[in-house]
Amino acid sequence: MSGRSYGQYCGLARALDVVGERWSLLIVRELLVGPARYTHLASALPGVASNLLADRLRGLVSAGVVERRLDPASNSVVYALTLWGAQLRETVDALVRWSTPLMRSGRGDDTFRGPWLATALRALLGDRTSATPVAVGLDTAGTVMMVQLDGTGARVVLDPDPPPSTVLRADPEVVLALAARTVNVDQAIARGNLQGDPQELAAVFGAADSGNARRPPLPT
Amino acid sequence: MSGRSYGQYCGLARALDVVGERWSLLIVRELLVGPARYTHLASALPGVASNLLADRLRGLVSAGVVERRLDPASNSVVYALTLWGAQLRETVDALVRWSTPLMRSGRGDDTFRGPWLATALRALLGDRTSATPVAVGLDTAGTVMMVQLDGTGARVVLDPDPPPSTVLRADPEVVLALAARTVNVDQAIARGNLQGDPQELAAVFGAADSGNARRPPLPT
DNA sequence: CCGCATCCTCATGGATACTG
DNA sequence: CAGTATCCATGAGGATGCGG
Repeated sequence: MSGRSYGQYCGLARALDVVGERWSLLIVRELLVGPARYTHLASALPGVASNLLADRLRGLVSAGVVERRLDPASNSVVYALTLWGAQLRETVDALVRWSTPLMRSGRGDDTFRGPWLATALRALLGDRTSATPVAVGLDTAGTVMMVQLDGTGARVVLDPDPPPSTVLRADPEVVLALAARTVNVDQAIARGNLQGDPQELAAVFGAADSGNARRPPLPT
Repeated sequence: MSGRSYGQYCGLARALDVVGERWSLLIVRELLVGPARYTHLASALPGVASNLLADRLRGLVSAGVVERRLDPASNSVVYALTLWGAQLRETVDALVRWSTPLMRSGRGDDTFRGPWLATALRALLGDRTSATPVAVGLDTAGTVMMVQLDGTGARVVLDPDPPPSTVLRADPEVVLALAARTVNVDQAIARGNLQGDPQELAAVFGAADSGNARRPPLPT
């Protein structure tokens, strides 16, 4: 809203008038994990300027995407998605699924945070997230990060000593590639890119042959 | 890519690095209808500056979203979506569905073009577009605009004298509202907002059982 | 005509500093 | 903690030009 409108009576254009500006959808992504404070958003979105974050939040609030709440207990400001704003999960998931070819090149110098991977896994695995929690252990920068997937969502917990039998260790790239079905699970195990109980691997990523006809094919 | 990167190893951020800049997704929307020339895009996107359109097209081409073809017959440049770019339909559709609350306020001073409505109808109706072509007549500015929906897509034709039995006449807002299931079809007929064969109305907006569940193939 | 490139103005974004 | 204020760099928008 603070930016220029496209001035088109078209759903896409009007949607982009609201969430099309820089940082807006990334703010939504953070709030899709749960309500968050201003400072948490600022640190979760490296590189965002404080005035821009304030601007975008104001715009999203006035558009009805985000709610600004006052937590009386802690006497602090908390931002949360409205019901309508939470429906942007469809859009975010679609973009995440579309982005898989861009993720195969690896991290490079980009920053990485656990919740982003949780968001990606949720978008990519979809209904294959089993009802019983499954933990995916990611060894990033020496810290084992566990992504717990269950029917309601995914969250990241740090566990210095997780039970080995319930943890699969892999680089984020490998997990994303697996989720996108670009790498065969058996091949990944054979190459040592993925370690864990084969049965659990199958539980998370599914049998090599089943259940992914819904997913679009990958481009070149 | 011409803009600044978010520098995050996150699917959403990388996707927005490619298609998150201003006008990019609107260009994709136009190309989702079919391949188009530079001048057609310029006129279909009112308000875009020529250098910006060229910039965005260059970026989309180098990112692998759009192909720049040379039509030897007409000796002209034609832009078309790649296979990967065409998969942005999921994202566009998600945003269009999300935008329905923004469309209820009506056109206002915004410009309106028929293909935008076709895109919206396709996103909103989804599998309910029947296999046999159905025409929706839109009375805009005195001209009856027919949106033909079939299994492969939707296109707009101008017909000064369409056969009344196959045409439903309604304002764009009403059609969108109907598609979003915010208005009862019977109520709309009773109020005179929608005219046409009740059986055809039911075929377009009604039962969800008769359509083809197959997702349309990708555009050329 | 078509497919852009250049020029210029001004709104927007980014980084830092600062405040109630 | 939750933002403003400020300054500068960058990108958007509009007009025009130009070669094919």
